[in-house]
Amino acid sequence: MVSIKDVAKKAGVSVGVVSKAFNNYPDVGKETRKRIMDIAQELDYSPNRIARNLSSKKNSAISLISSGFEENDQKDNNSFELFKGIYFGSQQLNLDFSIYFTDSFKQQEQSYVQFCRERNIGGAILQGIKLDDPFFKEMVDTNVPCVLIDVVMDEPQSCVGSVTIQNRKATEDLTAYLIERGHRDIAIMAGTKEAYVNEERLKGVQDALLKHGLTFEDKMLFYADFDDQQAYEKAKTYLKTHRPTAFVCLSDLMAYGVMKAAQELGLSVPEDVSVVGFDNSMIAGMTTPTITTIAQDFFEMGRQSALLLNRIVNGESKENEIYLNYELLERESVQDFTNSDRKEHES
Amino acid sequence: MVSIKDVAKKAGVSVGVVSKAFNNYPDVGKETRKRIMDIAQELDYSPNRIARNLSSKKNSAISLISSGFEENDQKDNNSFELFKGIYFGSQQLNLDFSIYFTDSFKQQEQSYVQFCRERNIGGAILQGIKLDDPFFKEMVDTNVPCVLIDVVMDEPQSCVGSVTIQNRKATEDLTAYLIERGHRDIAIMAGTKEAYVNEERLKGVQDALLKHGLTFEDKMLFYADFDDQQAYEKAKTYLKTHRPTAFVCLSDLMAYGVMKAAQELGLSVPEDVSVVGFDNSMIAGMTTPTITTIAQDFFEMGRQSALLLNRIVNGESKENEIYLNYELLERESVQDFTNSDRKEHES
DNA sequence: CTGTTAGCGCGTTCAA
DNA sequence: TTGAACGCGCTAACAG
Repeated sequence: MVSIKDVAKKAGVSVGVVSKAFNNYPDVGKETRKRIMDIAQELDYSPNRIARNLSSKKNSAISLISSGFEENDQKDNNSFELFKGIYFGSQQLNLDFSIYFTDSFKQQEQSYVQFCRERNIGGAILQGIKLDDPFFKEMVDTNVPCVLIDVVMDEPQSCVGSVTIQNRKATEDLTAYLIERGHRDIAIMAGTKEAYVNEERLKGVQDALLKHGLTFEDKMLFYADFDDQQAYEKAKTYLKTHRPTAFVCLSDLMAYGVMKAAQELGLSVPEDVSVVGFDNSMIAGMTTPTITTIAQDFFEMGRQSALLLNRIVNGESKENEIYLNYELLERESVQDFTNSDRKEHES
Repeated sequence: MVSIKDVAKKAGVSVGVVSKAFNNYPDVGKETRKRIMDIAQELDYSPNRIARNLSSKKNSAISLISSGFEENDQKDNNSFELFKGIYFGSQQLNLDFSIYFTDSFKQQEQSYVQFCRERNIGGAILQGIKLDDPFFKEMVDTNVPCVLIDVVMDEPQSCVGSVTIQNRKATEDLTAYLIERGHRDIAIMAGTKEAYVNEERLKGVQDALLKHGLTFEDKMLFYADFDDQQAYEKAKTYLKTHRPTAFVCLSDLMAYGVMKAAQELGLSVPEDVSVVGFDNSMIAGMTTPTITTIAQDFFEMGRQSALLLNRIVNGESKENEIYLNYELLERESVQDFTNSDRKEHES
């Protein structure tokens, strides 16, 4: 392995100068620098980042700590998009990026700070963690810079940032969209009770309902753990005895489950029952009918997280909460009662 | 940051002993070892892997080098499964795992060996690369251990392994499945010409056709780049003037595209045209009808890759080519002409 | 069994 | 502008 010594020797200078040349120090002779660089190229040398980190004490590495990804994401590529976004963000910043998946089924999980310490990781992006996770608390206590995906802390911490969309506003828009099209009898397929996004999205639905003078009834609220199968089962049971005009589903996967239940019962979507989803997962555009949903850009979310984390690490962050744009994507799964032939005219 | 010195000092021993204690050297007093471990725990110390790697010169890290993932995988989570498999495999071996995504659109890509050298990476798993990739050649020339996903080299190299399924056999089975059910007029939706898996799968289709006395006609072969949209367009054009009884698609995504085309033309699947796919992507079970396909376990593929790579790195690999099992998954997208009511009876 | 020493490859003083 | 020396946190010889 060719090291800094080799190029120093060949260039007839000391290693210190080579190091400086590579780190853009100003006090290196122009002529010398060029010679060093040429020789480095010739020898196919590039500085070892491992050693560099160790020596400089600057940890130019960030990490994604992802919890509970196992359960749902097999059917979803949102996490992967997020992941890629983080990767590209860190590439952009020339940071090294490592990951740490942690799961409920793993018996002896390692503390997040320990994970970071062992690898000289300067900060982490946390996905899928719960706010009461003791390891997360340790991160905050130890002042390890964090960026949370889709979670916002009650009391802001200087070392903790958040990247998310306005989930509450998004479901309010989504529900209002249904109400404006004449829907009054709206059932809700929620995800996991404890999840932050679930709470937010649920509030949004409630907001819309109340604003339009409708009531939020517990009887019409179901929890399906963001899982299509569970959504399918709950919807099927419910639809056997009730006939809401629409389902607001807090994820596309669950929307798929609901549509399947409806269709198996001989109901057609959206004529007999409308369905809306959330996320714009890949499947949302592939089902029959395609699902009207809230589109969010997970890749961008990941990228922004990396950038924000880097700012926090460097103490140059002014605003620790980033809200990304979302978009209501109109597709085929909603019936418009107010003007059923408008669609025809418009297209 | 608490380092090895701190625990050495507190334990009243030298750093050497602490190091040995942590690396399970036999020549450490039982009593001393316990004291050291206790103090380490108390101080919340764990060895820094960065420094450890640097010092030991053992690079306990592997990497996934993934090329061209950008194009199709947005719609597919196979890559993510693979990725998770590799992660779990490396976890199992207590290796550090890093990734390197590279893309056609990235102008100045970094050489793979350089990437590895900078990070003390002992070997890499390569996905989506082409055999004539100069960077890959460099890896082989430099003797960097590699494991190829879904590609098998013509001439085996001691430092190169492969993990894949018998793609050729799989499509042969798949095509035979159609033929046995009375299909004779079979169109083929292939992926990308240059891709290794594409070639293999194509050969398999041909094998089945020839074995059953059918001919392989170029007129019925289409290339859609593993993309659903392209498959949709090609199928639509073709179906306007021809009526094959079945489409063999070399990926589920393309199968989806073909089904969509057929359905938009008023044909029903499988009554008017049967469709089979490949991969058992998540969508294969969610379309209407669900897609009969070849299921392969990408997670396991990733995990096996990590294990194999580790063996190659340590020079303990006997067999460098691993063929995983696949399974023909019967679902709803195929019409059985020979015995149309058998299904009823069986279920 | 334990302590000492010399690096690993590099960044960063401080002199020169 | 350059070189020598030290240290990052750790492992691995080699003494003792």
